[in-house]
Amino acid sequence: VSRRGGVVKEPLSRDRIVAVALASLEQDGLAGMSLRKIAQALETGPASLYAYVENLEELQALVLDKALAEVKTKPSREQDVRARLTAVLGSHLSVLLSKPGLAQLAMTTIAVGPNGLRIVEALLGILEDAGVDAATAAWAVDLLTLYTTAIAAEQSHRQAQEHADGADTLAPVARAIAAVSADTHPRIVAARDHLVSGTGQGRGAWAIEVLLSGILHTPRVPEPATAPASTRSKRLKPRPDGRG
Amino acid sequence: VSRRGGVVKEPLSRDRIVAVALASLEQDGLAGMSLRKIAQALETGPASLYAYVENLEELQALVLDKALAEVKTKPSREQDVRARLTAVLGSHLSVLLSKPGLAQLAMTTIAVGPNGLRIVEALLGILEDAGVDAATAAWAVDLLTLYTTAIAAEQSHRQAQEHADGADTLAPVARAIAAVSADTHPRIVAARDHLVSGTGQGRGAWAIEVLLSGILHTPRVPEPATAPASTRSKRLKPRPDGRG
DNA sequence: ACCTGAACACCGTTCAAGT
DNA sequence: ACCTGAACACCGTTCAAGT
Repeated sequence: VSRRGGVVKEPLSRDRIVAVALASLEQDGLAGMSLRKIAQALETGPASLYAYVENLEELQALVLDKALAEVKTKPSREQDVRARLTAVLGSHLSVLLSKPGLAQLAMTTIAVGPNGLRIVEALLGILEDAGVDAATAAWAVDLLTLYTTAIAAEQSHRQAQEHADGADTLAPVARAIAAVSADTHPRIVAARDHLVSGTGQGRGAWAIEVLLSGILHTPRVPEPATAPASTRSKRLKPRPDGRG
Repeated sequence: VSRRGGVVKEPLSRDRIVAVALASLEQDGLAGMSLRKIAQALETGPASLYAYVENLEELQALVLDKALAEVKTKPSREQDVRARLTAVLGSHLSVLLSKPGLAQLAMTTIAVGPNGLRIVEALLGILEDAGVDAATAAWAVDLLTLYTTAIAAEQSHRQAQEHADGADTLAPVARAIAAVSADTHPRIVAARDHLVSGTGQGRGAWAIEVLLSGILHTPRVPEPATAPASTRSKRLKPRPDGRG
């Protein structure tokens, strides 16, 4: 409200837009979050948002990073390496699972905002403490976060279906598996119950164990000859004398 | 062409629609594949497709499964377990990488068509040969395919960016990492080159090694008490005498 | 610089009407 | 049953015009 008494609209800002977008994501899921709806919630037209945000993709990246602010990356120093990794990854997983749509968003958007970087930095530090070399640690962080995201997305996909269809409808996965013939797919039929069992948290915890065991038991990453040319050229500049 | 000489349109069919949709996915990526464009390519209106396909989601599932037909699931029996797993997963990965858009589609669509089931059946069989128990094998297959898909999606995302922006523009990931300060994120700066190195095939191969090591070194999955109620109620019917 | 209405070029899906 | 034109209810983005 202005000093003259008229109702004054709070000015737009990147922060307000991102906050409203996150709320929209929480309520309507990824597909339900649109620039037009966000603009409407802010009582303006969709074109106004382009003064603060390049496009929808950038807005989505900002929303993801805001949500990742809740991930805890400072586990108590007393725990052993494994427990600390599990703590950070578990926090990541539970944040992604906490809001429907967030996991889907994380799947299609690469998290390179401040909070994404904070998580990567923390994981690299713990792996370093575990004695993993830098190259392996880098790939391992990618593997760990990718999988945490993927399992959250799969789980939230399932929840979304259940929510839409009602409680007693089986998810399409379960339905397909139930319809499989033992003649053609004996092992699927035998493992039927296991294939659809478990919660996101449960499967995530098990997967983290598997990944950690694997990383600690696997040979180092292959030599850096696989680096893309664009990266390598920055590092290995040709020597001026041509003997590079 | 009909017997009277007039040009007769080949009748629509599910197969034709799926084939055109796959071609459209290959050419324009996931975002560029639309029911309207597919209808146009088939010289009809978008409404016509609904006689053969429930909705876009079902069509996408059919397209994914058709593409997965190329995945080879019968590695030579002479190879050891590890080599056989690598062969199947490598084939899966390279098929997903072969067509831009396919990996993205696989990320948002759960593959439960005939080819998806064929792949799961094959992986379960190999893990069984490796001595992995049924419950662990089931979760492991999920982990393996999820990760193969995720790494393909990440890679194809990167390729799409490169294609759109031109060769010398760094991908947003690389740009963000290049801009990071050593004061706040020392480990990211130290691991900088490793974080962006490697090809989809290279990282995929390494990841498969990690996952296999992990699966073979990790304890069995927790007891089936974590199964969702809907599944359990089918298996454990209450006894008629009420003593169940 | 910030904000806007209106337009542009798209979407998936439904439905009444045709054959 | 299959096919269709037209409409409905949406999208993201651009642009000229305002302040």
